[in-house]
Amino acid sequence: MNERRIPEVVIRRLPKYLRRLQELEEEGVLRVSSLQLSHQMGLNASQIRQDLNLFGGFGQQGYGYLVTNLKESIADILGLEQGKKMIIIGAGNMGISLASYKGFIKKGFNIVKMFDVNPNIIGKSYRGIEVLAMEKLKDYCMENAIDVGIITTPKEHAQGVADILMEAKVKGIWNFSPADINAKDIIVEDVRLSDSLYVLNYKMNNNYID
Amino acid sequence: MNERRIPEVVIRRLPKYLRRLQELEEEGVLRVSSLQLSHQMGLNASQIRQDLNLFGGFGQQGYGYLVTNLKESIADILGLEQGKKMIIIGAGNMGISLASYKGFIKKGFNIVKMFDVNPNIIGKSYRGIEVLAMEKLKDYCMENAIDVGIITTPKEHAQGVADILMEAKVKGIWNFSPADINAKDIIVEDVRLSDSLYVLNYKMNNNYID
DNA sequence: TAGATTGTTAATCGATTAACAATC
DNA sequence: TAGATTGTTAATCGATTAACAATC
Repeated sequence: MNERRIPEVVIRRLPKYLRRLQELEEEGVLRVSSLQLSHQMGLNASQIRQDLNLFGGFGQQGYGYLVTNLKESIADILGLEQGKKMIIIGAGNMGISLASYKGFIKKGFNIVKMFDVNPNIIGKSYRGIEVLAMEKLKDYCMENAIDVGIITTPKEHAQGVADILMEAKVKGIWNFSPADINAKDIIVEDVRLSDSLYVLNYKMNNNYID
Repeated sequence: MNERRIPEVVIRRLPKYLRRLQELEEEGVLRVSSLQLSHQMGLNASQIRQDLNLFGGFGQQGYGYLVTNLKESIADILGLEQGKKMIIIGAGNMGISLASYKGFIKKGFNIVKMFDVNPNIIGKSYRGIEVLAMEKLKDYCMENAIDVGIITTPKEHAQGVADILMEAKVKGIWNFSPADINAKDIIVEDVRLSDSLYVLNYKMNNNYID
């Protein structure tokens, strides 16, 4: 689909650029050079220019980049503010915690329903988001063109939920369970909290300073 | 401290190896070869052997690796089950969600207190973990030799909290806030949920299948 | 114009993969 | 022993960094 595939490492740097540019904009800074950004972000200036030029020429020679302009370009590349519909499967603490986060809405990510197997919470609402029974998951996704399923169930149920989401033609899975999900024709993004903690622990034990 | 520094990418693969080995052990599998692991994990067999050999020779030529043995070696390398003391700063939904997760305790990570600025919740307990006033943070950390501070406060307070944690000689920060933390003499591991969602969104929009 | 900084090509560095001798 | 698979060196690949001509 793209002339040349963008390396994954570059994609993962885009949100970081976006964040820095947002902050610069809030500070009222109008323009910024790759060298300035490199100092602020701890990256190499060449790398920043290389990264940005994979998506097009956003800068001006001898001048730098316009902060707001570049910020909006990156938000565009990431496809923010397009209005994505998301559901949460597993209305436990993590699910409710994600449902409460206001930052997602601001960027066009709307959590529209939650699903759970526990009859005690089915029908309840958290932060204005209703919990439906798991049996309704597939039909609901198909009827409402859900874009993303957020899996916050226990490990044992993750694959089963993912299978339903795939059948219902959901486009992406944001997986908070420790399970490795077997998927086809769907993008899976894993959030492995334990892995992150283990890496922190390793670095602490081994005095691993960058 | 190490003869040769272990690349960060390798460290981040260790939890993945651990997880696969744990599953194999649960299935009653006694031995496994790098080739089998490579198929199961979607990695290259050479890479697996290279990774493991950075830490020592865990295998046997012509035979492979003993599952339990290798699993325990990797858990050792990661420093699990050593009994680390952690606190949560910010007793909001995310904080409580992390406090509820049983998986950490099993690996020796104990959450011993929470801290917050909200007078309505100071003194309360969630999952048996008491919430103390923010003013007590520094003294508590020093008196109780806290290893890890988990920051789940809003962005604006993250740096202030990190500064206190550093003064109190905490060894690691697990940062759930979107703020970039300025740190010295302390290991910071960031969990950037928004970044992860943005990457998922990009991949969905661009049909980015690995 | 002179100075600055991009866009882009070339060089370097590091990580991944291949190959194979060592050895169980 | 013969077969299998590791440990490890060498080759390849890709990402990062340096360099500089283009140009604002």
